[in-house]
Amino acid sequence: MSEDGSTKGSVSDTELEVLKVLWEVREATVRDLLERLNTDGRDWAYTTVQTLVVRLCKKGYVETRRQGKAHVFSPCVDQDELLRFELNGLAERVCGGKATPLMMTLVRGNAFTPEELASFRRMLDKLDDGQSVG
Amino acid sequence: MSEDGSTKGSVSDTELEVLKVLWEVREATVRDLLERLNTDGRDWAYTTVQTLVVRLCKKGYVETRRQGKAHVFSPCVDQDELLRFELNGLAERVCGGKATPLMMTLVRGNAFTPEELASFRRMLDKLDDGQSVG
DNA sequence: GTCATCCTACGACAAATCGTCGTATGACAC
DNA sequence: GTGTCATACGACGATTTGTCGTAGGATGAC
Repeated sequence: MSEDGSTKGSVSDTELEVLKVLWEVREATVRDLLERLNTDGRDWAYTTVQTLVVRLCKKGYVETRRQGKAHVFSPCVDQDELLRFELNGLAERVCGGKATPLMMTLVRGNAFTPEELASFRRMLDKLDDGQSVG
Repeated sequence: MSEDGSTKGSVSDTELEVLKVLWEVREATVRDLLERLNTDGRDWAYTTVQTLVVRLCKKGYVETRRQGKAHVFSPCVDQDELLRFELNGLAERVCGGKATPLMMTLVRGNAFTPEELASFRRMLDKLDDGQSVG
């Protein structure tokens, strides 16, 4: 059901914590992740982190390569792609696949700064006469 | 954690089916819902629907009043509010609460029609000089 | 050579959620 | 006084989530 053979199920809260660290550091071993994560009171066991990152692999959000004896993990989905998945899922579930209601709700429901509004407008301009937005 | 004392957890797929019917018909008994839902091959038991709508009540998306012997259920959250919840949750989970990345991803990742783009622009205009968008 | 160390592979397990009913019970209708 | 209908309550297997434990292989220190 996914272009790379993995399942691409949803990301749980703890899995997301791990993924966020991977977005920061680009790649890491289990031990790297453990050290990055075990701050501010958290005290996960090594195997907890291992389980989480392996689950992320199986779900298709992280890939791994061997480096000598150890595994090095790196995200194969960035924040933007994750957002795209989630937003598409939300549109699918709630709005029959239409993304417009999400836009409306977002703009209506959030107090964006004038700068943000301006940048949205610029993006709309680019979409009007360029089609691709970098 | 919710303004009306209910838990406001997440809505499951089947619960959402029920909620959608309630959005359509504004209010309904369990039997009404059952009849509306048991089409296109589905064949839920009465108590299945009952369970789902009661769960929606406990989660705070539906309210109920007695009408004689029976209960009449009606949504107390419309599609827009549900979207707001979900979008806020997504922003919270993934983007540290910022909604801007969601906007960017939505605009970038969807092929909106010129009409839709125009309506987004109108909304931005209203936000600029009105603050409240009806 | 063997002992501690580090990593992996695999599985476990309780709690929560989800999808789907069954049953017991009470009221009303004829 | 027997059905019909609605409710309240609970159950139950499957799946997901959060959190490890253990067994076992490689590796370097001594």
